[in-house]
Amino acid sequence: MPRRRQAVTIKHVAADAGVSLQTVSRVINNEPNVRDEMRKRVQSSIDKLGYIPSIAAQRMSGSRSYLILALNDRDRTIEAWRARQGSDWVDQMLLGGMLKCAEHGYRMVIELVDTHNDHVERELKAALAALQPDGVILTPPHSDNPLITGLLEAQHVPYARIGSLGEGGGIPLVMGDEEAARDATRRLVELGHKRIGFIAGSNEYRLSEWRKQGWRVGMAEAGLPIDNLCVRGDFGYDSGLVAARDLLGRDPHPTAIIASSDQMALAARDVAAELGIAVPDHLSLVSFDNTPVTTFTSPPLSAIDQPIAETVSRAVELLITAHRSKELPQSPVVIPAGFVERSSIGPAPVGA
Amino acid sequence: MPRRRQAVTIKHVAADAGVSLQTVSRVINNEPNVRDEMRKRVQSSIDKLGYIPSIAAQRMSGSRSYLILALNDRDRTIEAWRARQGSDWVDQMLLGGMLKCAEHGYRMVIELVDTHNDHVERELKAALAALQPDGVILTPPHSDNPLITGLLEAQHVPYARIGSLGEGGGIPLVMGDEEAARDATRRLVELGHKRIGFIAGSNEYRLSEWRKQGWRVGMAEAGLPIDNLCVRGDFGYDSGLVAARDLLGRDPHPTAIIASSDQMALAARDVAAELGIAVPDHLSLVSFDNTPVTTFTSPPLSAIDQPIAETVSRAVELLITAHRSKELPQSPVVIPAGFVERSSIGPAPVGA
DNA sequence: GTGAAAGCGCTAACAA
DNA sequence: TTGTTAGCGCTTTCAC
Repeated sequence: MPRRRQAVTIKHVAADAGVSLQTVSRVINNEPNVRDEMRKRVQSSIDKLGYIPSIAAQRMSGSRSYLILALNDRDRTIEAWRARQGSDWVDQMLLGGMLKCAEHGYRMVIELVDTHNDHVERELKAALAALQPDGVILTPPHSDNPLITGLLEAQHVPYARIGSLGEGGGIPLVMGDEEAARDATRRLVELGHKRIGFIAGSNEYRLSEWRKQGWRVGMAEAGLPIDNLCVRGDFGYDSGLVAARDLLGRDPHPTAIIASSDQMALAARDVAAELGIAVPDHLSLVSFDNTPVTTFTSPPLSAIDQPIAETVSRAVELLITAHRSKELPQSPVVIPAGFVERSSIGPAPVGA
Repeated sequence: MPRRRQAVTIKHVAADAGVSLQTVSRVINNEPNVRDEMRKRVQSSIDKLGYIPSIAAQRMSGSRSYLILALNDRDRTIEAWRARQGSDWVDQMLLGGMLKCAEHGYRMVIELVDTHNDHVERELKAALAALQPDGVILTPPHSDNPLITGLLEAQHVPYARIGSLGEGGGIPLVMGDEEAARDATRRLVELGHKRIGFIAGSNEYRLSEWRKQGWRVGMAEAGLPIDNLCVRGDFGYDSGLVAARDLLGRDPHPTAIIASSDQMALAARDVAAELGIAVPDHLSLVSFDNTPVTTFTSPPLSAIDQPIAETVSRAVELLITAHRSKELPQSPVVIPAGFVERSSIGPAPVGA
């Protein structure tokens, strides 16, 4: 392997433009104190030579690394990739994050980190030391892991917390889970439903509670009883089966169910089929996440759309601008969720 | 922003172990000429202090960057992310690539590059200059873009070419497209099918031809005529509609169709439904790619499984070891595709 | 087998 | 407004 060196360095540009390294550096970084004429001269040398600064060198000399680190839960992510059930969480993160990074000359690097493990700290420290990212994006359940936020805080690395209220630092961003659940409930009420069941997600995620709360509020607004219409799952298909068997095994069973994930909604659909309950004629079904699978099932699922791409995009933006202005949002940035109505919901069955 | 410095550097380790920087460097990089005892002493200092080398510094001083760059087609990738049709190509790349990278202390960075555009070269040069990756993974259709391979060749950056035969350099890896298409054809023949239609993919991808060739061979082996049973699409759903209308509009229509992508197979299913042709009773359907959607449609699609994760994993491995041994595979590395049989295929209708 | 010195490409701090 | 100097953390080269 021949020692690979930078083809065009700041020196070449400086020589070509007949200025000092510093002036070139100022131009690259859009810093003040450069005459316009000078700036143009340098820029034209840059363009002519096709000069691109080495981010390694930039990082070395103590400035930015132009790297944003996105932290995801290792087990869950790998499991999702292996299972191939069409969850496109990572894709949507990339869509929002990479493109926004690219706009600013940054890159996004994904890192998988264990949640439960003792070596979260070691792993994260290693990633920070190796990469020295300018910002870190935390996704649930990392967003509320004090080991992680504490470390980031201690190392003074700016970080965004998706799905967190942000107590104790960082930029909190939430996706309007409660409002979305409430609106979905309202919509079902509008369709005449009175017994609306809810399948909650894992307690490990705070958004599970928010979603449930939205349903609760929606029901209360309509003056409908909640009774024991809420059953807890863990977002996975199997837990959805158990929850749906519980809800649909009752007499009378709920005429509508909101599931906190698409997989649990699918499970509910399958249980309904098992029991001869037609969707949407006898049971309306709404799910959370709106992963691709919702459009391919029969019937297609009405789903609350998590605006992942937009949220990550905002997070990246805030992280990058955090370098200049220090004005960071203290109260959570709310990216509202959408609702995609498909044929899995309909009017409540008459007489129910 | 306080100037963020490395917490623990090679100096700290050297001081702690009472050796020179050089010796520590040798230990980190597993180089020879260090006594075992010395190595242990240094290693224990490293562990004690939790030292992790900065990849920026490593790159600066002319060694590796510990970065592998994965190049994907910009338009197609963004389009796929936006459409949310469950293609998990990127996820599978990450699954194979990231994990293998992690094993070796590398990271994978995804970069989107235009294919058709004039500035492929500028974009790629910029990415190489900024990141200085130790290796590049090319995916179709970049794998056979001479502008790209030429540039990589000129810059002496090791690169892998997925879905390419590798004329002109780089490490070629293919996913057994021809064999897979042939085997699928054989399976359909086995089920009694005689008129097996084929929907080809875009000519821009070489694997389109390989897939078609496999079908051709399979048909020839069985002594079946090909006639005009092959129609070309572009992998997308809409092109599948056109192709399927053509094939299924004939009298007699094919009793089986192999589509070169899941989306085109879905289109064929929809056209069949439109025409009242039952799947699999009157039409057997096989697709390529085996993206998640295949399991959620009704009926679930039999599909040839592209071993993307495994292929990218192999590519990363070859790229990383390319640094030590210079023995790179010249003839294409073949990762065989799988075949997942689901209920979209069945015996040929009697009398057909 | 080990260490000392030079330098990678860039920016911070300071000087002019 | 511009230039000079001194590193950043590491590996290379070469001396011992």
